[in-house]
Amino acid sequence: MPAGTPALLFEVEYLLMPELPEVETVVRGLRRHLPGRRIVELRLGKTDFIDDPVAIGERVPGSLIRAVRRHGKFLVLELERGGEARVEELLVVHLGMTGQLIVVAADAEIAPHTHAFFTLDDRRELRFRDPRRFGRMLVAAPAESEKILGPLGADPLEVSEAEFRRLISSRRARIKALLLDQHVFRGMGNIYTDESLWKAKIHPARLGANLKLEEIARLQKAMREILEEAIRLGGSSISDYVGADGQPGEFQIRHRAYDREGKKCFRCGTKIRRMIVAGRSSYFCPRCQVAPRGRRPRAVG
DNA sequence: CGTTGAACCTGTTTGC
DNA sequence: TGCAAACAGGTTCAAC
Repeated sequence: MPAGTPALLFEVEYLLMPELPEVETVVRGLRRHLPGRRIVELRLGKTDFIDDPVAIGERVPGSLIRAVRRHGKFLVLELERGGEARVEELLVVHLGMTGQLIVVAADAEIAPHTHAFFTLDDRRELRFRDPRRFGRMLVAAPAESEKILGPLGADPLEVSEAEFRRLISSRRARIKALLLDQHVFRGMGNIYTDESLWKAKIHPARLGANLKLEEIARLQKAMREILEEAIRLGGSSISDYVGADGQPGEFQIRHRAYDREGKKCFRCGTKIRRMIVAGRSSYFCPRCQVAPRGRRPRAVG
């Protein structure tokens, strides 16, 4: 914000790396500002992250925002337009790796890589910013949105013990790959997967079907506790960003494994190692999280 | 089924 | 200092 600009009463910004707790944090923030507002205008910059830019341009302006919710890592804005012939639409947004949704005064300075501007009826704007443009945006009728939201797996915060066990013990893929697979559980990402596996003392390369019942139970509990704690702390943010309303997330100060290569395990003091599992950097304690037989951890870096 | 690597795109950090 | 390589919280696809 340029010097001299008066503080904006309702400004809210989020710069969070989007896994489930971060998306939940964004959703909760947007919920304080968007429901009841009407989108009066939509302007687009680059559109290669939008499924059908023309459809968005035609169907979103004039809509009333009824609700904001989360489905895995997707944000869903429930829209309604038309008077007599009421039409329900969903604006579905995925933040990808670097996406942000911010609500600012309509005349606020425009940050680089801001690609969508939803002008609201209260002189503010919902803006979508995404430097890497790995995000995704589309408008769809509720039934139509099932194509995208339907195949998603179980919510890790709500799944039953029996279902959780079945989803894991029926698979011979590595547990890390299973947790990252959005068709198995929706919302887990690289950070919280590593944190959960560390907490449950399970090596990321173990196969789902080889986990003992006790380990599976430990994992479910660890995932729930990690995710809930992260939500409580507003997610993990890795930047010095400070918002005008809403604090930056603080969970990263509690990371126990993620990005701690070479640092001491908080439980046993052994140095945290990094290896590639399921194509992703994976941090674990080689002592607490015993590698499966026949697979020596391959050091990286 | 499951794994790997590449691709999408830009910015930041690391290493020589 | 400077430049290039490595790396990044995600997802999808082809090839094996």
